[in-house]
Amino acid sequence: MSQPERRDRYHHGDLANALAVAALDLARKGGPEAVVLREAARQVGVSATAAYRHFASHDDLVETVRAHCQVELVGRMETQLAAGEPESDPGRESLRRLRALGRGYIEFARSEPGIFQTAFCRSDAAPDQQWDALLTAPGFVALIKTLDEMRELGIIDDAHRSQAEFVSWSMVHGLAMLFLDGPLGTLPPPVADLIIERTLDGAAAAVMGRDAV
Amino acid sequence: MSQPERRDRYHHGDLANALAVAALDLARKGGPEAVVLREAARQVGVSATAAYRHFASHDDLVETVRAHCQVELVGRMETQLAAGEPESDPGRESLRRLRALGRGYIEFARSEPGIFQTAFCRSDAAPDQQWDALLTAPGFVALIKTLDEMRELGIIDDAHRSQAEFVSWSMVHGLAMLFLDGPLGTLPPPVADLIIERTLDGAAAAVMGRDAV
DNA sequence: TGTACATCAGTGAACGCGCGTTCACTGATGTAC
DNA sequence: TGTACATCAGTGAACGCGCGTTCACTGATGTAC
Repeated sequence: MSQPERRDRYHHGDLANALAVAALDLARKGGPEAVVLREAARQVGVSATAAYRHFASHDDLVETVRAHCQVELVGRMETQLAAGEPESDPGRESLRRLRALGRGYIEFARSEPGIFQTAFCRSDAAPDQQWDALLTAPGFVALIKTLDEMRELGIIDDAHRSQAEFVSWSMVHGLAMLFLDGPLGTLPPPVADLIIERTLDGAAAAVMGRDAV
Repeated sequence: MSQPERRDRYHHGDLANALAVAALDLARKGGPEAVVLREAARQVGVSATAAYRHFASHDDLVETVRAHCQVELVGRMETQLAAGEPESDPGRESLRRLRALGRGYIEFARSEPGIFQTAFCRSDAAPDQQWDALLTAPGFVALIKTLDEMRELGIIDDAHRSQAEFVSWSMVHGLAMLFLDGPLGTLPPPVADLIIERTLDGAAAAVMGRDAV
């Protein structure tokens, strides 16, 4: 029994993936600095050298992990998007989606700080390509689409639409960072929740140039 | 001549300060991870051991550097505050100051990325005390004061005043982070400047619940 | 004013650590004939 | 269907690196009498 579990199989069969999963788990527990090639190999039960059959370098492994982290983040945004009850009014619905995306973003940062930080850590990869996957990911596409819809509905005008994806993104990103590395980390949950709601209000107001409602 | 420059002085006289300055310079050039005790000692021309006469540990040195970084950041905010022409209308003046503080914050992050990142890097210090100095620093006091003024002037109401310092701070902080570690780092300057202005607009709108003007 | 001595503020060598990476290797697998 | 052999996917030992930190030490300074 349990042949696939036995470690006597010399050829692992799926080592690249197993190492990526282990490394992702390290990121989850300790952020980008915890992604240590030797430790990932250790957890899989394989020599550190074996990793070099599947990853060119430590940087290569980190880059793989980062991609996974970005996917996880976007997944949470989509989950929040799908979780709420759609509004019948198109304007209210687009606003609901804007908030849901932001809420998912912040919620993810707070519940998975290690993954979130790894998704945005510095790297030596070509900066041009480093973010392509993220910016074309469903979560961010949904943000852009929502803003475009708001523009079409006349909720926001051309001037406010300009760069609105970065303005709104900055806002939730900053709050996430202040929770993780900044002075907001020690706030009691009710206050934190209030700040989150106020920030989502503010992001909507920033994009629209006026309060929602 | 040049007796104070000669290295034959066995007792340095101001080694604690010299090490702090060297370490701050390391942070300036390479961020928090570049703050290496041995390197700071090297730059001062002293053995690594000597540092332990003045700092309990590497962490202690980093904490000192962080405090300096926070002071530099706040200094830039105040500079921006003083740089602009005051408006005669109190409402417009408070808005001008809100924008100036934000502009100083973002400008500092972009011109001194290493210092900015060190000001907000993780540390093992007691989280309660870690941010006290920052939150009571003139720059942040100015932010709170400005928001209070806007409240008194009736530009913002009680509901919007609540947590407004964190809402507005998050916004500029997030933009700063996306410039440094995120996908905004490679943007051409004109686009970056536009995003900055739109973000300052947005922060004001978020706080006020409506566009300025 | 001189001198004895405690204390201060440095020195250089060394330790242990864990990392990324390389090396020569070997057992397992797949393919040609 | 068997066999020879190339290739694949691992192994374990070792290297060099730079770090924070400790150790026993020593030269310089300041103070009491």
